[in-house]
Amino acid sequence: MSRAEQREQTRARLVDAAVASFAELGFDASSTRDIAGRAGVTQGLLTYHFASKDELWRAAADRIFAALDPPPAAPEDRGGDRVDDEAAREAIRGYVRFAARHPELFAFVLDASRRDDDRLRWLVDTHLRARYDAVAGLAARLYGDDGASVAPHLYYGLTGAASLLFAQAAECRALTGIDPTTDDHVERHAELVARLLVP
Amino acid sequence: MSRAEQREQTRARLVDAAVASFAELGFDASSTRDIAGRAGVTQGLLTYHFASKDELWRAAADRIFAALDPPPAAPEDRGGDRVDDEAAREAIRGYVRFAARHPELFAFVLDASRRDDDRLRWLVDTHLRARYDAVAGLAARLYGDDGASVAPHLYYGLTGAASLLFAQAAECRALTGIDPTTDDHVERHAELVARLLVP
DNA sequence: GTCTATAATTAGATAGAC
DNA sequence: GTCTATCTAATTATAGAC
Repeated sequence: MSRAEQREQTRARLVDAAVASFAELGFDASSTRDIAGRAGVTQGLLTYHFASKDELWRAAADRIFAALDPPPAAPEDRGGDRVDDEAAREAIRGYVRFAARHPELFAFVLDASRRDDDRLRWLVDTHLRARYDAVAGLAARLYGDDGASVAPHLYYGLTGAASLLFAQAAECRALTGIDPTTDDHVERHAELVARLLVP
Repeated sequence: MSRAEQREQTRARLVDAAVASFAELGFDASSTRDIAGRAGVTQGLLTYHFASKDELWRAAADRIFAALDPPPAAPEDRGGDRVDDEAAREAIRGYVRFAARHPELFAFVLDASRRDDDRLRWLVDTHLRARYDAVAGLAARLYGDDGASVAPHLYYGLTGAASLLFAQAAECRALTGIDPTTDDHVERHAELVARLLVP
C-alpha cells in the first residue's frame, strides 16, 4: 500500500471512530486517546493527522452530513398548489426511518447545540442552514402564507417528535421495556408521527 | 445564623449551582470546582457536603424533580369514557409552556440518557417511571385498547415535539433568527403541538 | 463549617526517534 | 506515517489546619 493510501485509510478510520465517540459520549467526554485507540493507532498519530480536537470534530461533522446528501426526498409537487397528503406522510415516514437508522446525526447536533459557541455556529453555517431552508420551503407549500412563521416550530416539532425516541433508546428500554430500534417500533413511530403532522 | 442554618444554605446554593451546570454543560463537562465557584464556596467544601460528584448529581436531580410535584394537571375526565378534546389540548399547551420555562429538566434528562449506566437507571427508577406511567394512563384513555402499544411513541413524540425547540434555543436563534423563548413563540409552539396531537 | 494544600489521574498538545 | 516520551493544565478526591 502506498503512503497516500495508508494516509487516507488511517484518516478514515480516525474519523469513523470520532463520529461514534462524539455521538455517543459528546465532545467533552470524548478523549482523543480513546478515539485513537478505537481506530487502532496512537494519540500521537491522531494529532499528526488532525492538529486539534476541534479539527477532528469538524471532519466528523463533514462525514456525518456527507451521508445525508442528497437530502431525503421532499414530496413531489403534483401540478397543483397543494402537496398530496399521502405523499407528505410518506416523506415524513421516510424521515422517521432515517432518524431511527442514523441516531448519530441527531446526537451529534444535539451535543453541539448545548453551548452557544464557535462550533455551533460553524455547524449551523456549514451543514444545518441548507437543510432547514428546505424544510421551511416545504412548510410554505403546506401552510401557504403562514409558512414562514410556523417553519421554526414545525422544524423543531417534527425533528423532536421523530428523533427523540431513538436518541433516548437506552432510557426507553429502561422505562418502557420495549426496544425502539426494532423494525416494528420504527414503523409504529413513523406512522404515528406522519398521522400527527398530516391527519 | 446557626450552624444548621448555615449548612442548609450552603447545600442549597451548591445544589442550585449544580442544577444549572449539569443542565447547561452536562455531567462530564461540569467540574466540581466551577460549581463550587458559582455557589461562592471552595471545592473542598463541596466535597464536605457531597462526598462525590455522583452524589451531588443525585441531589441536583431531586431538586429538579421536586419542582414538578404535583405533576402537570391531567385533563379532567368529565363523566364520559372519552376525554374532552379542548381540555386535552389545554393540558398539552400547559406541558409546552412548562417545557419552555424549565428547559433544565429536559436538558438534564437528555444528558443522563446518553449513556446506559447506573445514573440513567437511578433516574428512571427514582423520578421518570412514575411520570411515564401517568402519560401511559392518559394514552389509554385517549386511544382505548391501543393505549398500551402507542404509549411509548406518544410519550417520546410529545416530549420531543414540545421540548426540543427550547433545548436547542441557541441553535434556533442562529438558524432561524427567532428567539423561541419569547412569550409569543412559546404560545405559537404550544398551539402547534396541541393541534398536532388533538386535531 | 470552611479553607488551603496536595495527591493521583487524565486531558490535549508537542518533540523527536525511526 | 507512525510511535514513544513528555509537557502543561485541569480534573476528583483526600488530609489537615483553623
